[in-house]
Amino acid sequence: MTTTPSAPTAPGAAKALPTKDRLILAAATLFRTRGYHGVGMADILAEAKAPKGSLYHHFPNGKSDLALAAATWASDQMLRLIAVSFDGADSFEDGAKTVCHKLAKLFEVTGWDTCPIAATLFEGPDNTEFRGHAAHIYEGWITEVFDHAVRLGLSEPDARRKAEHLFVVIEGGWTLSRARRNSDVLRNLSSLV
Amino acid sequence: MTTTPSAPTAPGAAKALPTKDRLILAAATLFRTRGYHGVGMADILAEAKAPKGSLYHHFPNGKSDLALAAATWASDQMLRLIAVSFDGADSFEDGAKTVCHKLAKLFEVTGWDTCPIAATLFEGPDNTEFRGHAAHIYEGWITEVFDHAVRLGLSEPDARRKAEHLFVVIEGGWTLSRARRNSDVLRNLSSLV
DNA sequence: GCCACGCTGGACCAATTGGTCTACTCCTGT
DNA sequence: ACAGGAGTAGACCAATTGGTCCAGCGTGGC
Repeated sequence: MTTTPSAPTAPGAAKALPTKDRLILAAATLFRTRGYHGVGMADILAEAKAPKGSLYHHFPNGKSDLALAAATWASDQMLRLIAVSFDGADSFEDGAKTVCHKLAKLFEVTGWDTCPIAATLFEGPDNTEFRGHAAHIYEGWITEVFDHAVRLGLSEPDARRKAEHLFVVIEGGWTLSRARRNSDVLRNLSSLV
Repeated sequence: MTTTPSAPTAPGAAKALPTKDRLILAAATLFRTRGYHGVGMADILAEAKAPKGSLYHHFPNGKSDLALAAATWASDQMLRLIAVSFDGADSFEDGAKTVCHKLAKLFEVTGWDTCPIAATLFEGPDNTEFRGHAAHIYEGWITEVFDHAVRLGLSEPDARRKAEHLFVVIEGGWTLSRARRNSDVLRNLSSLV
């Protein structure tokens, strides 16, 4: 429910960014690693180096607004990753493999703990808005893959099936990689799509 | 950790159970649906109809002890589900399919929201103990499947690969089923193992 | 009978939670 | 020059958090 900061540097939230973006970035980072309820407003404020007044100015509904925005931001990042991976691919398998490799690398670099959406929205207050937003985001990812699959020559039913399958193994791979603290599972996912 | 209550009736926590078991059951149920930080001691106490004194008597380390016990209990339930499914199977695919179907049904009946382990341990305080316990439990599931796979005639490398794959799609299927609030994904998982 | 001990009951506590509110600063348009 | 709104700053608040503590309860052995 906010504009998307255009993929800024990285965690750490350099001061250059406008306050609102720093808040989103900090929230996305913290929610991703500790879950919605695991993060306090104080943590976010500290990480973003912003005062409380600013937060409630930009996000009148407070924590929940921020979570929605953070999830959207994380989703956009994922969509971009998918697009980039499939744009340079000459087969579905090729694209899927690139996605997995990129995710594995990201997992190592940032210490991505789980799917940011699951951590941010599923664990939050289980109102319809959160759940709906999560579902919407997930379908967005699947659709993005689906479109590329069709473009690469797959039949629609095939594309749908494979896109969904890719999503499922990525989500599962995230979990196992996290438990093992090892990106191998994520990286080798491509072999079973 | 603690002893395992022998798979009691169901959520709802009937008063028949001894206090300690009621606490574990309540904790397992609540953590599973709302995540570690999403549940307060007060919620657990209310659900288990137990006073605070009892909780800290049985679980001196409080919430974290309880979470570990709840995770163990949930894991045992899962192990039993795997065992039952594969015991009556005459091929790996058959057993895997049964596991998926049983999980789908469980998902509908209890409103299982995610993997109970992920909800309970990953979202908790990210100390080594929690993470280690989660990893241990997951490997236990995979090993259980692996053993059945070997018994059913698969080569060890094959068995290992397939067991891990089953785990991955189940975890991913849980996530997507939850987002869609629809058990279809979980149920049809078997087709892609 | 009665003691000891596992367990229950709940009052109590400091710390933290998410959120409100108001005073202020700074920039922009006129 | 100055009005006005966007954004910043942080004091403040009620409610909740996880946790402590101890007085009782009931039931087992002796």
